[in-house]
Amino acid sequence: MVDRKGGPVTLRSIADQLGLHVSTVSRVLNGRDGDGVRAASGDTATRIRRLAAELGYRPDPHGRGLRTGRSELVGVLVPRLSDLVLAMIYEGIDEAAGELGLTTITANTLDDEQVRRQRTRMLLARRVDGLIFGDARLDSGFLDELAADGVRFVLVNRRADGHPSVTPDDRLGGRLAAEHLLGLGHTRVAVIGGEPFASTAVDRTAGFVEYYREHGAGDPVVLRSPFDTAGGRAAAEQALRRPDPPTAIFAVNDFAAIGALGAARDHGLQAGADIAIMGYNDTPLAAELPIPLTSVAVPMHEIGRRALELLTRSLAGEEVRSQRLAPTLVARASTGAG
Amino acid sequence: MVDRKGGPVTLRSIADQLGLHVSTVSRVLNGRDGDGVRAASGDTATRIRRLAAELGYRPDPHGRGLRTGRSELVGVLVPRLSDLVLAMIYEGIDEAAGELGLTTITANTLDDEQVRRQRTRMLLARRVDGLIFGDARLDSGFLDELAADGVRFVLVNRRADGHPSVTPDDRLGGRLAAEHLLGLGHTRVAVIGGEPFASTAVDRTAGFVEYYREHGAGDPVVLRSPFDTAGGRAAAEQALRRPDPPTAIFAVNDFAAIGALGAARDHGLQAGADIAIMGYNDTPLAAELPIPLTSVAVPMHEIGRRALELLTRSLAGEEVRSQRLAPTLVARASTGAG
DNA sequence: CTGAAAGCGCTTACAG
DNA sequence: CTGAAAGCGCTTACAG
Repeated sequence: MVDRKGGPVTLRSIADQLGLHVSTVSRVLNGRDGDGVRAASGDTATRIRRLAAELGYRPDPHGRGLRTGRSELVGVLVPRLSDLVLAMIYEGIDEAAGELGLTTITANTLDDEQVRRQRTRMLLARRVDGLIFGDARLDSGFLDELAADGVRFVLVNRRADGHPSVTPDDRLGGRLAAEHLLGLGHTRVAVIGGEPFASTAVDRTAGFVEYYREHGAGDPVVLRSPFDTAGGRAAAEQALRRPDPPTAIFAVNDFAAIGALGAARDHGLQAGADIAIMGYNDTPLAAELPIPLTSVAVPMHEIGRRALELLTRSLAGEEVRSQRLAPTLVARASTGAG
Repeated sequence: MVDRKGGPVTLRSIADQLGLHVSTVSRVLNGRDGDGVRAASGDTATRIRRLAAELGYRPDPHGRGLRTGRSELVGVLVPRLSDLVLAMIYEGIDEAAGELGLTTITANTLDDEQVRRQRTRMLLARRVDGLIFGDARLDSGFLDELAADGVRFVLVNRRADGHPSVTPDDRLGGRLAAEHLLGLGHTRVAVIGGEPFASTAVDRTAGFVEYYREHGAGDPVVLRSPFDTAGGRAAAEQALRRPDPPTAIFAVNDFAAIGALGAARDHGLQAGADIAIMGYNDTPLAAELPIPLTSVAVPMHEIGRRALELLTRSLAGEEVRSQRLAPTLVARASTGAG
C-alpha cells in the first residue's frame, strides 16, 4: 500500500503514473463486471487494473465512506464474547461479512441496559451501516426506540417481538429435550430455565413444559438461574435438596448443565446412571466432558451467517422475515444414552 | 445524531446555527482542556459545547480520518475468538481501547499462515493505526516482514523474538506446576505440551521439565497435541497406554486437561485419587467442573489491557519493552488438593 | 478571538 | 471513451 516513492497508493498516484484522470481510474476499479456500459476502453482498463494490482492499491475507506455515506462496517453487540455460544455465532457473522467485503465491530453489553445504550451509541458514532444484536431482551423497549430512529438492525440468537431475527427454533428444541427425557421414563424432572428476560430461556422452557403437559406427564419443576456454570450448579443444588428430587434435569444451556453435573456429583449421584442431565447448544465441550453431555445441537455458525445476510438484505431495502433454524437432539452418556 | 431538520449533525450545521465558522467549532470541540491557548472566548466555547451536546454531535470518523491519517482503529488477530483464553484477553484489549476512544476490529486466523496474511491485509486496508497479534508463531518470518514494512504492532499471549509482547511468565508458570506435582510426590509425570510453534506451549513445558531436572526428579514424558479437548484426550490416552503410565499429567491448557480428565475416566482412574491432572490458564470452567481442576492462573484480562496500552505507547513513538505477568498456582481436587 | 482556505481520497453526474 | 468539477466532514497552519 506504499508505492515506490514511499507515498501511499491512491487513485491519484495511479492516475498520474498512467497519465489518466483520477475519475477514470475510479470508474474502472469500481466497475461491476459486464454491466453493459464500459468504464473505459479495454486497453486502458487493463493498464489501470494491472498497475493497481502491482502496487497493491486498496481504496481508503475514509475517502470512500465520506463520499458514499456508507462505512461497510457492521456492529455486533453481544452479552459477552467470552460466552462460547456467542463467540461461535459471531464467527459465523464475521465469516459471512468478510465474504461480502464488510467488516464487523463487536461490543460486549453484559446484558446491562446502560452498557447496551452506551455501546450502541459508540457504534453509531463510528457510522456502522447496520447492527446485529445478540442480547435482545423481552423486557426492554430499547430496540423499539432504535427502530423508530431509523437505525437498521437484526437480532440473532434471542428474538424480540416486532424485529427481524435469526434464532434456533427454541420451542422445538425444548420439546426435543422433553421427548428424550420422557422417552427414558423420567416423570420427576426439573428445568434449569435461565433468565426470564431472554427468549432462549423462555422458549426452551415453554417447549419442554408444553410437551410434558401434552403427554399428561405432569408439570416439571422450573428454576431460574444465570446462564453460567455457577448458576446451573446453584439451581441444581436447590432441585436436589427438595423432598422429591428430580430424576432428570434439563438445563437450557450447556454451561448450566456442567454446573448441574457438579452438583449431582456432590450429592453422590452419577450422571447417566443415578440421574439424567442434559444441556442445550451442544457446544464443542459437551462431547468431550468426562461424562459426555446429552444436548440439543443448534447450528450456531449458520445462525450467525444468516443474521448477517438478513441484515444486508434489510440494508438493501428489502422487507425481511425472521428465521428459525431447527435444532437436533444429540444423546450421550449423561442421560444414560449414546 | 440527526438535527431538527433531519440532516446529520456536522460541524457545519452547528456553526451555521450559531453564526460561527466551522473552524471555530472544530477548535473548541477538539480543545484539550487547559493547554494555555484558548480555542475561543469562554462564552463562545460554552455556546458551542452546549449545542453540540444537545444535538448529540459525534464527529464523523471518515472526515476526521481522511484529514488526520489516523483511524483510531486497532486490529486484533487471534487464532480463534471461540477459544476462551483469547476471548478473555480480547475483552481486556477492547476495554482498554474503549477508555482511550479507540475501536478494535478482530479477526480469526486459525493459526494458518495464509489466513493470517490475508486478514492482516484486510485490516491494513481498513487503515488500522496498529495491530495486536495473539497468534504469533516461533517458526514464521511474517512478523519480521511486517515490522520491516513499518507496520506498528505488539504481541499478546504468545511472544516472538524481536517484537514487543505482553504474555504470562510461562516458564515460571511451568515451574509452579512442576513444584506442585513434585511436592505431591509425583515422579512419573507426563506433560501434554501443546503445539511446538507457540511460545506458550514451549515455555510452559520448558519450565516444567527444567524444574524436575533441577531437583533430580528425572525427565517428564513430553507429548505434543493440539490445544483443544480432543487433542488433550488423545495425548492422555497415549500416555496412559505406556508400560509405565504417569501418576500425574500437566496439560499446558485447561481444555487439553479436560480431555485428559475424560481419558483418565475411560481408564477407570479417578482424578485426584488415582491420578493427578492439572491444566493452565484457570479458565472460569476449571473451578466449576464436576472434579474441580487444579490450574495455573493467568491474568488474562490484564494481559489484554496491557497489550493495548503497550501498542498505544508504541504508536506514540515510544520505545517499548515486553512485559511478563506472573501466574499463580490454584490447587483443586483434580490433583487431590484444594 | 475568529475566519478563511486548503486539502485529505474518493465517487458520481455531467460535459464533450 | 475520458476529463473536469463538486463536495462528503474534518483539521490545521495562517492571517487579521
